[in-house]
Amino acid sequence: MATIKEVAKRARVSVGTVSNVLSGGVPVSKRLRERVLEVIQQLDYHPNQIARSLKIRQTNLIGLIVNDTRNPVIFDLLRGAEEAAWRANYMLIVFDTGDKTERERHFVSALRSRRVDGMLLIAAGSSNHDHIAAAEESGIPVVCLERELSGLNLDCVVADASSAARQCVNHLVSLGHRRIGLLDGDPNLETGGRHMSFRQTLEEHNIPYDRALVIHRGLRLEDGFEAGLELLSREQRPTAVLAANSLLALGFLNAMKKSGLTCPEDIALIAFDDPIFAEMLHPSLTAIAHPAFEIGNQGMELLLKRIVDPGQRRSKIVLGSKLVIRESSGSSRTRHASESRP
Amino acid sequence: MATIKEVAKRARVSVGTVSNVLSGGVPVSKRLRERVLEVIQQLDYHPNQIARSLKIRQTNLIGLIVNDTRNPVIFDLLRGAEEAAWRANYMLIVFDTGDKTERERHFVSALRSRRVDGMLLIAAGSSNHDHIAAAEESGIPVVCLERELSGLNLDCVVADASSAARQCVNHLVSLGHRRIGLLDGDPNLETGGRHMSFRQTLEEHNIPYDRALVIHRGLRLEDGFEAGLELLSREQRPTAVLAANSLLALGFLNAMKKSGLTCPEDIALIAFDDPIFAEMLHPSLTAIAHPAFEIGNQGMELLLKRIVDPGQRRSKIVLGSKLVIRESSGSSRTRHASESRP
DNA sequence: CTGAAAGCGCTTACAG
DNA sequence: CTGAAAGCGCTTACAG
Repeated sequence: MATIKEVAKRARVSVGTVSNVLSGGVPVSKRLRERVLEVIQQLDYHPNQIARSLKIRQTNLIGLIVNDTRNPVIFDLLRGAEEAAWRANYMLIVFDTGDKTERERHFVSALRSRRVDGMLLIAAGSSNHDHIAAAEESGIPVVCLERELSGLNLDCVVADASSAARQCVNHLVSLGHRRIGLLDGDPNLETGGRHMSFRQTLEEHNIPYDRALVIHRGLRLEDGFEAGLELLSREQRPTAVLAANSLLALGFLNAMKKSGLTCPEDIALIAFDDPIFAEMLHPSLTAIAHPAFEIGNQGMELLLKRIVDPGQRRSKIVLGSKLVIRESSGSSRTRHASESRP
Repeated sequence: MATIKEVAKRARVSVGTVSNVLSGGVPVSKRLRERVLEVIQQLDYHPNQIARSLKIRQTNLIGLIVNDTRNPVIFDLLRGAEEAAWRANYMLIVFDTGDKTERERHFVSALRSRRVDGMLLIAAGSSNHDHIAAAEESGIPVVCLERELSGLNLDCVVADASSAARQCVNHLVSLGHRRIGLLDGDPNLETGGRHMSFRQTLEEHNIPYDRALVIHRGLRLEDGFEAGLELLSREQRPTAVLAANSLLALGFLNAMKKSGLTCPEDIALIAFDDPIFAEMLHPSLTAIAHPAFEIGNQGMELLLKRIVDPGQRRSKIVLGSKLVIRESSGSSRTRHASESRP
C-alpha cells in the first residue's frame, strides 16, 4: 500500500507538499498540484487515516452502543445517526450490548482506547454507570439516547414517554378499560417517566393504581412472553395492556395465543413504538409513533456540536410521540363483558 | 488523556517495559509489573490503539457494508457478524449504502483509508464492482454476503436461493398454481440463481415461464408496492407470488389491499426470508427461513481466516434454506376458481 | 529482565 | 509557494 513518501518521491516534491494538496489548507502551485494528483491516481493512493488521526488527535469515529438490535426500531435510529454522521464525514462503530452491563463496560473501554471522538449510547439496564461517567470525565463526549441516565447530567435525546403513556391511558380509559397492565423495562432507567405518567394518568381518571398489573422486565420478545404469562395468571387479569415496545407486544401476543385469548376481544394492546410491520400484524397494532430516526439523527447532531464545542450547556431533547390507533386497542369494537366488572 | 510515557515515568520504568506488561509478550519481573499495573489503574490509562495500529499495521477493525438496514433480517446478519468479531477481538464499522453504488464506492474508499483489516459486503445492485476488485488487489480481504459478485472470485457466503426457489415453486404448484409471479432484486447480482431455479422448476412442472410475471426492481417495501401494482395490472395476473424478501412481501400485501384483493384467497404469497414478525402478520407469512445470522457469522469467520492466511483458497459457502409454511400461501385452504383457468 | 532508540505515516509550524 | 524536521503514542529488535 502506497505511502505519502512514495507519492512525494514519484512526484518529486516533499511529503509536506503532498499533504498540502490533499488537505487543501496550504495553497500549492498548479504545476505541483497536478503532478501530485496524477501520481496519487497512478498509485491508487489512499492516505493513511490512522497516521493522520494519531497526529491530529481526531479519529472522525463515533461509537454507537445500542442495547438490542433485535428491536427493529433500533435500525431507524441507526439510520438517523448514520445520516447525520455521513454529512459530517464521520463513521460509526456499532455494538449491541444485549442489555448486559459487562459488555457495555467492555465496549466503552475499547472505544476509549480507540479514541473515538464521541459516543452515542442506549444504556444497558443497570444502576451503575460509572464507566460512562469516567468516559465523559476523560473528555470523550457521550450523548444518551432513548433512556436518560439519572444522576449523570449528560446530553440526551428521548421520546416523550410521559405524553405517550398519557395518550395510551386516555385512549384505553375512553374505551371503558379500568384494569390496565404495563409491561415495562428496567425501572432503574429513566425513560421519561413512562411508568410515573401511567400511574398519574390512571389516578386522574380515579382509577386506583394496581402494582400487580405492572411488570418490569427486559425489553425482548421473550420478556414479553414471560411477563405476559405472568400477567395473565393474575386472579384479576387486566383488560388492556401497554407494552414498552413492539417486541414485548409480539411476545405478549404469543402469550395470549398460548392462553387461548384473543386480542383485542379479551385484552386490548398498545405498544410504545411503531415498526414497519405494525400495520400488517394481526391484529394490526395500535402504537405510539416512536421517533427513532429522529432520536438517532438529533443525537448525532448534538454529539457533533459538543465535539466542536465541549463547553456548551448540556441539553435534553424530548421528541413528541403520537398515538396511531389501529385494531389491537379494540377501538372500533364494542367492549365485551369483562369490562363491566367493578 | 494519559500516555504510555506518563505511565512509565510514574512507575519509574521505560516505556518499553510498560508496553511489555500490557502486551504480555515479553516477561516482566513481578515487582515492576505490579508497579506498572498500579499506575495504570491510578491514571485510568487506556492504551492508544491508534498509535498501536499505526505501528503494527493492524487495526482490528472490520468494515461491514450492507445494502439496506430497512430489511429486518440484516440485523440478524449484523448480530452474527458481531458475535464472531467479538470473540476475535474485532470491532465493526457499519454502513448502509441504501443500494447506491456511489455510496458504496465512497465507503469502500474511506474504509481503505482507515486501513480496516477486512470488509464484509452485501453489494449494492450494480454491474460495476471495480472498486471492490481494487480493494482486494490492494490487499484488503473482502467477503461477499448474500449476493455473489459475478466475475470477481471472492470469498462469499450465501443462502441456497436455488433450493429456496425450488421449494417455493413446488409448494405452490402442489397447491394448484400455474401462474406464479416473481418479485426479485437487481438481475445483475448473482443471488445463487433464484431466478434461474424459479424458471427451471416451473419448466420441470411443464409450466411455461412467463416473462411478464417477473419483475426485477429494488428490495425495499416501496419496490414491493410498486412492482405489486404493476403485476396486478397485468391482463392475466398471477395467482401466486414469490417475493425476494419480506419487505417486498409487505409492500406487495399493501398493493393487494389497495387493489381490493386478499391474500391468500386471491393471490398466494411467499417471501424469501423469515423475520421475527412473519408469524404474527395477517395473513401469517409463508416464508423461507433465511439463515441471516449464520451468513453474518460464517462470513466473519471466513474473513478472519483469510486475514490470518491471505493465501488460502477462495471458498463459497452455501447455507441451506427451508420453507416454513403458514397462511399466506393458502396451503390450508381449497384453491379458488381462478386456479382452473387454462 | 530492562532501557534507549528507531520507525509506523502522517501534519504542521518554521525557514527560506 | 516549498522543503526539512519534529512529533503524535505506540512496538520491537538490539544491547546490556
